[in-house]
Amino acid sequence: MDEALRAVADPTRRAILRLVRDDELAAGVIAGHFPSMSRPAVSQHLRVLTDSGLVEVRPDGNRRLYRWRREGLRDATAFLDEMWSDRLARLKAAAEREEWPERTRSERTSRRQQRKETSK
Amino acid sequence: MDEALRAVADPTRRAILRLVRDDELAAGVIAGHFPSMSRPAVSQHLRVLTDSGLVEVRPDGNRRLYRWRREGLRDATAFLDEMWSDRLARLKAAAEREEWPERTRSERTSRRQQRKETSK
DNA sequence: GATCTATGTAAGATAGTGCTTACATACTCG
DNA sequence: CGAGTATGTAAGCACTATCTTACATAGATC
Repeated sequence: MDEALRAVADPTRRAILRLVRDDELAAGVIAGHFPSMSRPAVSQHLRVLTDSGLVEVRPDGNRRLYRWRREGLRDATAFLDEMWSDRLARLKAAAEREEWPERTRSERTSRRQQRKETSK
Repeated sequence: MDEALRAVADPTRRAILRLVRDDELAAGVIAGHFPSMSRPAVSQHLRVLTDSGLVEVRPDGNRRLYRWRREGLRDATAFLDEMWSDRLARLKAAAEREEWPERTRSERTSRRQQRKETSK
């Protein structure tokens, strides 16, 4: 997951991902979209994307066709979902699992340590 | 956006974000959650998170209280949403904006250049 | 005001990224 | 087979990240 997020933190790689989101494109075609950068540089970005599981490759004769691999973004998406999910939903989900959310412990702890200003 | 994604690519920083998602915590309290790491290291992570807009700080007497800043994850979330949105939705959205999706141009181009095998 | 507590910053070691150019590999086609 | 085409890899360089330890600063407290 760290790898996927790190990979996606680069604008060139995000652009590549958009390119191969719906279409299967050859490395050269992809490189053609980045005239300001050498072809090997793009090739290396493709390697990062492959290694982090964000794209998959398929040989096609002379060429190598790249395509987005959905599974690669699951964990990253899950993290963001977790961040956005509202507190109530998190508590509810935890209750349904019959466990107590990790966060709650620190809640109690911090409340004890906090001063007047921090209790909104 | 690059900064936010890069910041979130680090597991320590993700853990910090989860800690300050709902609660406002002092730097020391946060550092206390990472016994394997020196306090300055955590402080530096907090700086990265602040600089990338993912958290906001508030002085409270002696301490500094950190809290998640929602706005900081908007762009990153938007990118993932874009990736997950289905092709049809993208085409429709583009049509409503009376424009032609950027992707479509490369579709035509690549189709011309592709061979038999690539036309699934 | 002296001292304690909470926190940030500086300096430096080590490792990792992202380019570039030069080179290697391998399929294709006449 | 031999030239051409598509693509990856190696080496090297500048820059950036992430730790650590030592130090600086500032509010709190007695």
